[in-house]
Amino acid sequence: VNRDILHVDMDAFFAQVEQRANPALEGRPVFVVGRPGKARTVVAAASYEAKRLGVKSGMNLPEAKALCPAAVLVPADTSKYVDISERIFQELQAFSPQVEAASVDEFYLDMTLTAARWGGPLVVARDIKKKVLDLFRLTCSVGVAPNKLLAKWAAGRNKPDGLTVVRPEDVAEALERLPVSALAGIGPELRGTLRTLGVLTCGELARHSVGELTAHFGVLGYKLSAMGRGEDHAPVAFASQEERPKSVGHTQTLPRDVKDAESLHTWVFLQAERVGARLRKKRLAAHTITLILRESSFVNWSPQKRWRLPTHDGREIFQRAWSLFPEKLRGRPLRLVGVSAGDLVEDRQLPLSPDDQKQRRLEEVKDKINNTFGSFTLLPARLKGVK
DNA sequence: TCTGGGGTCCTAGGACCC
DNA sequence: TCTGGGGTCCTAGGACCC
Repeated sequence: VNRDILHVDMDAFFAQVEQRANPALEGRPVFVVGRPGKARTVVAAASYEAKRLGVKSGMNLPEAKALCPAAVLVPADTSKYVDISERIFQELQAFSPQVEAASVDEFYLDMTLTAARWGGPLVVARDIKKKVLDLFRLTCSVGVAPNKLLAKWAAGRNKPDGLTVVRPEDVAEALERLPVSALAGIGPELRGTLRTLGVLTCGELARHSVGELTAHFGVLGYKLSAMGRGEDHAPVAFASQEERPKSVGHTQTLPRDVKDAESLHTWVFLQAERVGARLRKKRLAAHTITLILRESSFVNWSPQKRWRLPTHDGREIFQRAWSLFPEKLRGRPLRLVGVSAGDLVEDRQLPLSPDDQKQRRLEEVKDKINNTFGSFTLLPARLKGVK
């Protein structure tokens, strides 16, 4: 039941990539942000020079600047990070076929059957760190443990550039006084409810009555109890069974709250066009469309519907999304709009009417131009001046 | 000039079918 | 003069992650 699991966690990934790409940023505090200079923007990633001053991912810009006035703001270049992430993933496959990308900057490897060939999991961990540094000039932190839950926790213990091993015989003692929220999967809500039960640490969670946990959390109670003991049976996927994404979406916090239907229409249309373009690029189409809305009060809405015919056409996605707009919200100020496409299928066999086929060829030409010259070089007339 | 944007997973309840 | 139970699909929405 104990495996040799490695968690590879890139250190301040976006910020580090930007520092390597621009020597002027080396050694300086860097904020990678979505839209520099715009209202309502947050820090997507902070370099360690800024993190040491207390800046965290997700922090709003005024707060982050107050902590670190010297920071250099760099706009996020997501496709660059995705590209490097994919190349790291390729390199990791040399160590084990059982390697999984948990996010753009995190990977799990199951070395149970393969570590011996390389001299054991600790040697593998060192080799991986060296390889990532040599090939990409990037540091990462690695955790070695009997399962994914503990490997992820271990990787976070000595950041940046860390290497932490958790042996099975040390688990109980290591978790005894650990706050429950130190484990991935226990966020603010669960932590709060657990506190009302008198459970603050993993040790207390492990000893708590499973009956009471399931009474409060349902089936999640069993999982929480296991987490308190540091148990986790989730397998690491194989690189060969790479799955198609489950959803593709775009949301945007608007420069200022919007309540008139005309502007709203335009903003939702922009998100729908973005989603359509990405679906077509991936050769996917969606059965389910979700309209995502956030009121200025931060109340969220996400009406969704499944259609029998999948689509990847921006206009059609917009029509479907717009049809979901809740009556109750008409005229109420909204701060965020988004469109998400789910229930995805490959688009090869999309049934198309002759009109659709003409439209499809037009879209393909448009996509080609946009893919070559940048997104939204060509876009519907109604979006002019919006983006 | 408070609180981003990309996702995954899970639960619950109702409709519907057998 | 009485309405079970299992399976699946659909939708809403929350929690959590980086």
